[in-house]
Amino acid sequence: MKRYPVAPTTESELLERSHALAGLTLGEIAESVGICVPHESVRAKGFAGILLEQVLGATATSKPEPDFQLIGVELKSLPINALGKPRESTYVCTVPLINNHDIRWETSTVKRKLTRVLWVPIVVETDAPIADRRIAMPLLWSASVDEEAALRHDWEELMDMVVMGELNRVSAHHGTWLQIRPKAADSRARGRSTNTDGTPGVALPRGFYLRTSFTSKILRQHYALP
DNA sequence: CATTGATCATGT
DNA sequence: ACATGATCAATG
Repeated sequence: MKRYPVAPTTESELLERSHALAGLTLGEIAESVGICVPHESVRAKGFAGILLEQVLGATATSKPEPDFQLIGVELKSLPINALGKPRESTYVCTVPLINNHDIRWETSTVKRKLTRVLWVPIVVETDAPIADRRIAMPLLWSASVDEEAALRHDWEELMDMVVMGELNRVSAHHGTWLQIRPKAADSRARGRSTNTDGTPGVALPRGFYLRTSFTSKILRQHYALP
């Protein structure tokens, strides 16, 4: 294992680097770059994703842009069970709660992030040490025409409600593939929002998430899983 | 047991 | 406060 401090300049370079990780455990990868793996899983949320960013040379850390800015590719780690089924939904980006009247799907952060994604599946066994989680075969992916249309439909439906100031009526039940859920330190967190009458207000920050049914479909299509 | 709502860590 | 990286844990 080698660390790549330099951002990949082509997709194939990124794919090559990611393929070199397949079969390795998080412990092995972390050791190769001199990082300690957390022992408590509750304290390890996000650990795998950040480790992969480091090792693969991502540059857009903590920015509302694809991780690999140079080539427009978003990196997503994807926890799966032994059968290849995703265990969790996938966070995409924050939901804009203010100045959102003019936004369109074409220029949305959701679309920019999901245009090109490097999925890195990680086999997560319950009650096994985090260091033992093993990288499966990464997949460089784009939404098909149908998939993008479906995502766009969800996004427009959800954002229509948000723009109308009906955020309080939006729950994780809405959306076929894309959903809106809380994205905050805790349920008391508040950020700026816009009320129904257009006046400034505050609300619990939200994020867009991809349902496991969507990511599961991706893996089934590309890897011929049950 | 799948899903929703809550939560943890870190950088700007 | 807001953005990133996500997973936990209560609930139906």
